[in-house]
Amino acid sequence: MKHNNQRKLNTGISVDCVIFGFDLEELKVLLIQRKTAQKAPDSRFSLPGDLIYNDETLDEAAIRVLKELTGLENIYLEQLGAFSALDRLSKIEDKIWLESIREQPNERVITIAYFALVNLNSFHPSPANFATSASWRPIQNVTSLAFDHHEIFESAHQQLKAKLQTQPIGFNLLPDKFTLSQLHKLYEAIVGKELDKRNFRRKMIKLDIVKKLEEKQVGVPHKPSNFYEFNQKNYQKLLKEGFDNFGF
Amino acid sequence: MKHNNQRKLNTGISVDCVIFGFDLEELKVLLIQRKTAQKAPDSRFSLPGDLIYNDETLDEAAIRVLKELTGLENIYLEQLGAFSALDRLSKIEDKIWLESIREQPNERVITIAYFALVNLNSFHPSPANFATSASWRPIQNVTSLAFDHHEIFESAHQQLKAKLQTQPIGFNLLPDKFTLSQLHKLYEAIVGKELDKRNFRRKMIKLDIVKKLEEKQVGVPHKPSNFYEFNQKNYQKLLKEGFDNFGF
DNA sequence: TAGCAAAACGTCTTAATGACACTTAGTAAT
DNA sequence: ATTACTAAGTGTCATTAAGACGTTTTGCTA
Repeated sequence: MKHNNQRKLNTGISVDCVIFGFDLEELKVLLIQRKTAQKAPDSRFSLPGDLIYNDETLDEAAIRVLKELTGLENIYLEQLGAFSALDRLSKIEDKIWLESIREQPNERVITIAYFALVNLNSFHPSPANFATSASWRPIQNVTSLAFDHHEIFESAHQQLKAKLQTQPIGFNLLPDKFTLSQLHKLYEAIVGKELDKRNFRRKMIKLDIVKKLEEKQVGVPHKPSNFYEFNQKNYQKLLKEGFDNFGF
Repeated sequence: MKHNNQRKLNTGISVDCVIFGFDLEELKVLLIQRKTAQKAPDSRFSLPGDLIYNDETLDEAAIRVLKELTGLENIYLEQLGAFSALDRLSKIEDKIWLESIREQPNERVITIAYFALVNLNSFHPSPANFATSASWRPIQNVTSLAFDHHEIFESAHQQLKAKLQTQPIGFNLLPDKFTLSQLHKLYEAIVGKELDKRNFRRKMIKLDIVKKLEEKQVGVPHKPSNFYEFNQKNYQKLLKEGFDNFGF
């Protein structure tokens, strides 16, 4: 990553981002891969993150990390919380790696985790940073990660699940035009269980946060699905009112 | 506060606690008062907090602050999030005060906020630290606070409201034995609106998180209220199942 | 033109919510 | 002792939401 030399790093505080994406089939996370090969099967993957600068807020730092890595801006981003275990950087494999990238590899760093939701289809990896070192991994395949990143990832996944029950944030993972089947599949992927198709549709339509478009799928070898778009206006209204009953 | 000289402070990270209490009438917050008198009507109040040590986690730091201030342990405590605005310590009145308590008053500090729920009745202020400098303030009276503490307070209040909708955390604010009227009053105080008495009772009883005791109020000039206790076991079960429908 | 595959659609039963008013148990005052 | 006062405690009905379940439709393909 390109660091501006004028700016002063805060060597005790970092941000890490759990970036979720949905490819209309599976829920995925964006992980970066260490340059040096490691023996442990999955520990070479980690969440994208960076130390913060002293002239930026945590939100700004997270936005910067996201931009540098994916080239995306204006994506859904929310603070998850701070992680401060004393041994969070002290796994032996991690230390070796840290020594190659940090000036003070033994300094204590607490990290503030963020979770982000991106629409995988509107996503064009920025070749320089991304293609070589980062990749989308199905969430089922995420077992162990570097540092305390697995704990952070699990915490993010849980929060995503919980939040979906009360707020329609799932739309951030879909393209502007989508079918109800895709939305359905997304919800099933996140909550991790089957949801009745008809009841799901009824609920979404009653909540009035989707608008039916005069456009259908073409070229599919079955009855084409209607496209819908997200109803921003009603969503905002629901956000304010708190919509208690959004559960399944 | 007594600082052990052996330990090394992390001068860039602090914790601040929003401690809620309920005196069976009103919802209150524990605020500390600066030693030096200030002209601004309320800005002399701030949230209890402290820089962290490098050999403690954030949770441990928050527990320490709480213990030092209130003498209480084992109270409900949850991380709220990190606050990192660049100007969060730069109000002029705050700077003067900071200079009197910090070695590097101009260093950037990000703070991790916690919110805590305590039962005001089982609360015995530790005379040394508490009585002189801290006091319970009704939440309506909390207008401006030092630093960015008002923002933190509001965020905590909002989270308390939101969380109450989906988890019965309110019990942490009540004594072991309480009446349904007290519980009712507490909920009204937190969500800030009237709740129908009968519907409220029905819901609590159906959720099966309260257990009726064979004990009544005595000495009240009206029909005495029955005491209840919190049903830990069912609460844990509900926590796991996620209990979608806890709204009003 | 027959077959295929996923989309679209409705009903019924059960459970939860919200609105609403009177009776009861104890204290305090006369 | 009777009366008055105060907050506690209780039930029903109408409306709305949830959960379970199978058949028809549309467009493509062979």
